[in-house]
Amino acid sequence: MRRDIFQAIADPTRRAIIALIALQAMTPNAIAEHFDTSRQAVSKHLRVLTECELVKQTQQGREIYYELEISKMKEIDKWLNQFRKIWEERFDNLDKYLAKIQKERKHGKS
Amino acid sequence: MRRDIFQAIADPTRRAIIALIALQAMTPNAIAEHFDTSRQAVSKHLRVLTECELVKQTQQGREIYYELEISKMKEIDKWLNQFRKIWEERFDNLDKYLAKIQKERKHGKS
DNA sequence: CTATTGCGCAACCAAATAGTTGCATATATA
DNA sequence: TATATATGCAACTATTTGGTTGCGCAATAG
Repeated sequence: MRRDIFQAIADPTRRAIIALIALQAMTPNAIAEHFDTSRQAVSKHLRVLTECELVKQTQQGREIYYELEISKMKEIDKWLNQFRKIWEERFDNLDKYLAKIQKERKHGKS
Repeated sequence: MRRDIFQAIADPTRRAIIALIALQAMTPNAIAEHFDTSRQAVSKHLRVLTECELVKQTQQGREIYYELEISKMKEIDKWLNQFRKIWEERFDNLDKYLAKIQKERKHGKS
């Protein structure tokens, strides 16, 4: 079974759950109430999220609170970094290009 | 058929393709040579990437070059932003906490 | 102690997905 | 013009996935 963070955030319901519990830990029932899915469906999503360590549980009596392991989200950020370099470069090139045009215009080359 | 950028980057082969063509546009055959999959499999991945506008094609004779639409990657970055706020806050709280301990130590409360 | 509640888990099912095979089409080459 | 090459596309298959149903277990309430 493939189980990584990218596969975890592929599902829109799972992204919604992540956004929801980012603010505060919640029980499966409480989470399920925010969507039109069953508690079991949410439970399965939570299992996926737990398996890739995006979420951690805290038992409190018979309730289980699920909390976002927010530092894990940085892995996505880390992966994005390689592209961030490239898109910043593009902006630099655009800047240089604009500067060049500007310069040429000043010299009456337009 | 669900087709968004999060689903597109869920597949590891697709992520590898993205990283590969981020540097320079490539043809399906050239891409396939970098992996141990068939050209057709790569072609299907490219279709998925094209459908969610992560990739654009340029025909050149009988070759088709696939190029990463890098600005599209910012959508992931944008989604991450909501969590970035939270994790920065956590760091702030940690800083405050450390400052507090430091202060207490100065006052001989340790 | 019994009933209820919150939950996980396994079995099952329909839909989606990644990959393969076998074409068709367009461009290039001999 | 005949052949080779680069590619897309449709059909088929095995696997995965998201969801449902039903069960069992532990904690709480009556």
